[in-house]
Amino acid sequence: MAGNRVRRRIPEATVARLPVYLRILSDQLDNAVVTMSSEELAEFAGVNAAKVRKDLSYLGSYGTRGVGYDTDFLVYQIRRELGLTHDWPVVIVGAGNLGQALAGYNGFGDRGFPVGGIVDVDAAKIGSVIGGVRVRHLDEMGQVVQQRGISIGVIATPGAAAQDAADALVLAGVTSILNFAPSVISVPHGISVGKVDLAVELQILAYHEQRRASATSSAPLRAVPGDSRRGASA
Amino acid sequence: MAGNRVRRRIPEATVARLPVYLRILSDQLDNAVVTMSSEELAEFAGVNAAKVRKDLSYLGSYGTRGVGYDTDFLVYQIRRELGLTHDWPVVIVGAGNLGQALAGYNGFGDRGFPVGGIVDVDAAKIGSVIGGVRVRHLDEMGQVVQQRGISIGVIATPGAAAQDAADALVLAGVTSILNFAPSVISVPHGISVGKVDLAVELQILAYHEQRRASATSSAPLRAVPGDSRRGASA
DNA sequence: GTAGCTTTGTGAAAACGTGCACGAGCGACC
DNA sequence: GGTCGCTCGTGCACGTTTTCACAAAGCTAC
Repeated sequence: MAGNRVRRRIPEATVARLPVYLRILSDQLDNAVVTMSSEELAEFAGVNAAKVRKDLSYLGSYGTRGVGYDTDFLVYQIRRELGLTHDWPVVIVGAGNLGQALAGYNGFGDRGFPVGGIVDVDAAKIGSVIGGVRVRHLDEMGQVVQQRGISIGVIATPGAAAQDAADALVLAGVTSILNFAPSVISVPHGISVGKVDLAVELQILAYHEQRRASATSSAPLRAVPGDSRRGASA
Repeated sequence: MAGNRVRRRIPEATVARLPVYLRILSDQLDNAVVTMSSEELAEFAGVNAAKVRKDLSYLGSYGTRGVGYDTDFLVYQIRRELGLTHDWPVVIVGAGNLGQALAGYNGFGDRGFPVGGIVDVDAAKIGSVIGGVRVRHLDEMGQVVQQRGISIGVIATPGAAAQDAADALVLAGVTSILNFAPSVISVPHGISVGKVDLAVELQILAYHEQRRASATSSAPLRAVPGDSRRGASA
């Protein structure tokens, strides 16, 4: 009815898959592939074709029946929907082992998330330069965030310091946080939080291993959410 | 009816949360907390109390009504169910930036997943020692895996090499894979795969940021799945 | 042993996500 | 311009996950 002023709300599960489609489409675009069907895309992404179509339908009706999706156009549409039409500089909290690796990892800047700042509380680390960015004190974060218009923060501190880091990020004005520390952080309503926890991932795998080991007869286990199975070596 | 010979199958969503409860309980145990109610646990984990109870009920009836759960005992039960009663050595494929960070990251070994081997194909890296482990050639992986009884592999290669790494891992006898490379890998049926993709996580956050920005009036957005989702995924 | 308080464990309902199946629309070819 | 083959978009049914709500059960105090 009324206008479509209100943007379609996209299910979280779909949002989590769009980046995967995006990467596949981008790769194929580099190989001069002009159109892709939902079937092909599904094959590469390791999911069901109907799911691909349903996911893409949230963006609008951008496919052509009998043909497929225009690779270039779809890349554009997904990027637009995900808000990847411009860079999102990030600030990294914690210049330890992990923070350094993240800052030096090109996959960050390459994909539109340049490191706009790194902060720590350790005087020994402040002033050093990692991946071209100088490490500054946590207290200066507000300034860094303001200056560079940063709205995404990455927590790469030890678990015990994660909540403090989160509080500091929120105070500085950051509204999205990616937490690599092994602890659950709590933030005010309206702040988005993503979590990456190595130990959790490994423990999930351990469960599957253990299960496999105890059920000697059958070996029915399967992958973790959103992953592929399918044929052997490609 | 019949015997309960068949182990309760635990929902994947629950398996993903058990490690979180485990960490909270372990922390509280260190603080000499003897019992915890589902309400408290839920508070720390950032989830609903009923969900905590249902999750824990898959392990058995280990709570005491009117009191809560015995912290120590519950830690033991979760560890047992997840298969964390012994160490699970892992082999890391790729000794680049990320591989080095992972190998040097204590959170691995501390939590029962010691680095049992690191392999790469780059002659310049082979022989170097990272976190006390010598880097060996990819071709020697079968040997490494056999010798140390490794069943979990971690892929820390560039995206283009991820499928080869996965194939090599499977060939070597690894049955669970944690993939940090930014690409979808396909493996034979029966192999478990977990995925951690920085770019995907950031892009999900970008979506939320973008959404927040375009809907100036309301700011209803919230966190990502429990991963995650979880939330992730994560 | 009974009353009162607390918290578990779980059935049932609601919400969410997935996969099938099929109508609708497009291009190609004659 | 009609037919054929292909692929999208989506209604529907199914399975999984979350949430609610409440009886059952334990603890304390008297």
